[in-house]
Amino acid sequence: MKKKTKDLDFPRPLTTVDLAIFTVAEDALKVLLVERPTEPGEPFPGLWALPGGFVDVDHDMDLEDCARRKLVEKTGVASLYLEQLGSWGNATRDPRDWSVTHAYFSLIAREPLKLRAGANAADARWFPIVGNTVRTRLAFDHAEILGTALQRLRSKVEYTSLPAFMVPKEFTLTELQHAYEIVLGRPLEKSAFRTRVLAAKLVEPVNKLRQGPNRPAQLFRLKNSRTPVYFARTFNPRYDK
Amino acid sequence: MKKKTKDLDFPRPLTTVDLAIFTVAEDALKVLLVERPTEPGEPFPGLWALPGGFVDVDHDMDLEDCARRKLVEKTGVASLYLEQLGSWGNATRDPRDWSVTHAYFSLIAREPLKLRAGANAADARWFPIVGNTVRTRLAFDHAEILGTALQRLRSKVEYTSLPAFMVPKEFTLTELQHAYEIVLGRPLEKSAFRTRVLAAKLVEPVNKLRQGPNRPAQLFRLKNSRTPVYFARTFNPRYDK
DNA sequence: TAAATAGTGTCTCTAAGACATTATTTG
DNA sequence: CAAATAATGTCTTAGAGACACTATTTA
Repeated sequence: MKKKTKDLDFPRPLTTVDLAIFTVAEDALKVLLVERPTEPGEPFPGLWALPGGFVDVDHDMDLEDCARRKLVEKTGVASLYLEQLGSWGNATRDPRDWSVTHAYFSLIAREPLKLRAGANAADARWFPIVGNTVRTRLAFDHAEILGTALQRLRSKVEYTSLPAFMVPKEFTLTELQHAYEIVLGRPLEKSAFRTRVLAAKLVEPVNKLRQGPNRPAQLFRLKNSRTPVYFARTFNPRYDK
Repeated sequence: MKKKTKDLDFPRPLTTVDLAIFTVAEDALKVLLVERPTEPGEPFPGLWALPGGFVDVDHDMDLEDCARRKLVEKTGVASLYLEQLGSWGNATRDPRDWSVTHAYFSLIAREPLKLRAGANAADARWFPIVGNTVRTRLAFDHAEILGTALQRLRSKVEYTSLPAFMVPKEFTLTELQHAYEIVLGRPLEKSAFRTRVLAAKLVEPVNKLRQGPNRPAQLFRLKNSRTPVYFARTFNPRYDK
């Protein structure tokens, strides 16, 4: 701990980090939740919550560092996509004290993926998104945070390549389109979709085909797997006069 | 203060709120800065900084509340546009301790506007944006925060009505276009601009004209002065093959 | 050959880009 | 009248929407 001058001697809020980790699997958008511990003194025992925990001032270099650590702890994968969602802080969200959480937003491809509950959670599980939330009551203000995360995800998917982060490393254009449609909840037009994705140079073909009971499909991979692509237009802009 | 259970007894970061307040004036985009106090123990004495300060756990209901309070303290205006920009937290940004700031992003029209320095600042002043920053060294990591704010502003201006919040209550379409051009740093095509703004039902005419040494211009006001409009396309998408 | 999905082509439509033209005021 | 800016019109173009059509595999 560093030296403190006298005037810093006032109450400070609790500081935590929470993660909204999304994936697409079994034709649904899913979010990763963990079960709150039931030890005495723990708030919201037994309820499901976004994975997260306290910032460890002595070990975390910075907030994003802390978020990445928790992401790996929970999923075992280093997500390609992690962005800050926002912070929620007020006097009542945690019954223990004035608290602030820094919510992060992550997209992962659900490939091997062995879920680990980790220190502060009894169990971890994928919950399908229904409407703007999940079919279970969430701890803290996590329903609100999840709602904001979904809003952000859906609005960004309209003009970015975000779904490409929720798909296996090699994928067909139809599979990518399907990921878009699941997140957006509406069908997209095939030929326009392909033209756009190829024109954006978002993907490049690999020398492999996906076999099936029909014509095999060209497999692609992301050209730049780090940063998303921003399109100049949204999909299907409603021409509502 | 609420009761604390024993396991909450670990070091907590300092928690602050900072504001990037922008306006358009004298053909330039400007940001509001305050001068750091020079009392002993204060970090970065005499340097310019984004206005902000510690979260007051006993008086602030929540973070946004705290941001609004500081905004009014500094500018005397309740901005129509305030959004969260993000949070910056690490061990080194404040020499006093591990600290987290919650940065907010605000747009105001520079009408009457009497700047007030307020408690923790010797002086407050508008600085023109040059490139991605201002022509003075900033305290803390505020140069980075300002850079992120500018990035967010410029990218959002491509597909939203944000500049409408930096223009007086009544304005001509040319004035609005001018605000766009100042933020974006490039000229827009007049006829396309007008068609888009009118088609979006963003503005409505008031029964007044702006007089000048030429043909007078129709004055408009925002139709919904609370929420910005999102366009389905960006301005001038670069057709770079 | 039928079934199934991959992939392309055609025609229309919306809105932007470029730029010219008309409109309305003051001096 | 000239000067100046407001406001609109014309023609072209990029890319989406709708939907048909062709291609290539397995059973």
